[in-house]
Amino acid sequence: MNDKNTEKGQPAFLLAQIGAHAASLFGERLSALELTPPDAGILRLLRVAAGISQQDLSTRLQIHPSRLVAILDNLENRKLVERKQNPNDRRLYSLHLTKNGGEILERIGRVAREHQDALLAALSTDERDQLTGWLHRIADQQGLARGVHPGYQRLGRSKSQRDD
Amino acid sequence: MNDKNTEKGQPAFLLAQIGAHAASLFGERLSALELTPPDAGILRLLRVAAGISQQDLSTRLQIHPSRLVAILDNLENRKLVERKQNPNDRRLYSLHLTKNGGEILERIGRVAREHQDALLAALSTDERDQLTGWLHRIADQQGLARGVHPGYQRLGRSKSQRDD
DNA sequence: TATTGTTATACTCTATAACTATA
DNA sequence: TATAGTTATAGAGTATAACAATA
Repeated sequence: MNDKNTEKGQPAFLLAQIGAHAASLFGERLSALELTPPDAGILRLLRVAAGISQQDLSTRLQIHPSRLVAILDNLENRKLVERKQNPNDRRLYSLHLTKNGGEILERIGRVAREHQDALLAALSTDERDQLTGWLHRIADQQGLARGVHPGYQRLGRSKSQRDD
Repeated sequence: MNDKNTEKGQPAFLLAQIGAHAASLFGERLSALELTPPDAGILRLLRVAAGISQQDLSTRLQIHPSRLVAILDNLENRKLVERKQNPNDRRLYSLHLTKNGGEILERIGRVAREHQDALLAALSTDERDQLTGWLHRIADQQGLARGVHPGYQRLGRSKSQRDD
């Protein structure tokens, strides 16, 4: 057996490698807006799903409810998100984007486009389009939900995977 | 402005999403061998760079030296890796794959191929080849080193990115 | 009795820095 | 004095589980 499988090929490894690289670069760009990737995911979801509860947000983005508290406290303190009372059920909050939240979302969009252009600088426009189509097919076949980044979870390793 | 940028397009986000998904799935498959992704990266590197020191390994895979100690302790206890004394400089270890290490590396290769087939099930062979070529071009243009997964680092977020 | 949001606590993981032995 | 490897410690980040309010 030769080294073909390690020296070339390897699209799965490349996808993981480039994906982690892309997430890291986007995180750096976001930090200029003092935002984290989960912050951006929440703001983006609230634009199209205004009024949802923290519980709902938690399940949609796969972020633990207790973690959401601190994240939303921060976004609310910065007047990007508002917690309104739900008149139908006073246990639930109704989460909304503020005006500032909408504005920063546009800045996030600009940052995302710049990030994307830099990341895909090696490809032509046509190639990017075709790549995008294939990535969508992979994502759909793998059952990945639109707009839900697994990195939002940040789960630790299980005990069986420890090094000691 | 319409929703085009969030509802379609988005290859950068898809790359990050699919990449994290791929890394997660591969990690699950590796756990059946009681290995972590960094373990696999180390074993793979030691096949082509036998005899290197821990310091060298540390810089090549971007794993912190103090973290390497526990990882290598584990691999050595399991007889997958051997620390030999370097006769030229007794401060350095000379790291080598054992026979068992070579065998498990072949099992890792099989696992990686199964993983790759499952991940890219949506694409034809020709499409996979073309995708691979583009990913290589992106990786090269972005300056990513072959076989070095950024996920090996597992850096925490900087203080400026905290949620509190 | 169940559920939402919150808080306190414990746990896991990592880097920092001190330490030893060699050079 | 500098470097390789090791260890101890402290820090950051997370989930778990108990909690109060409401249904």
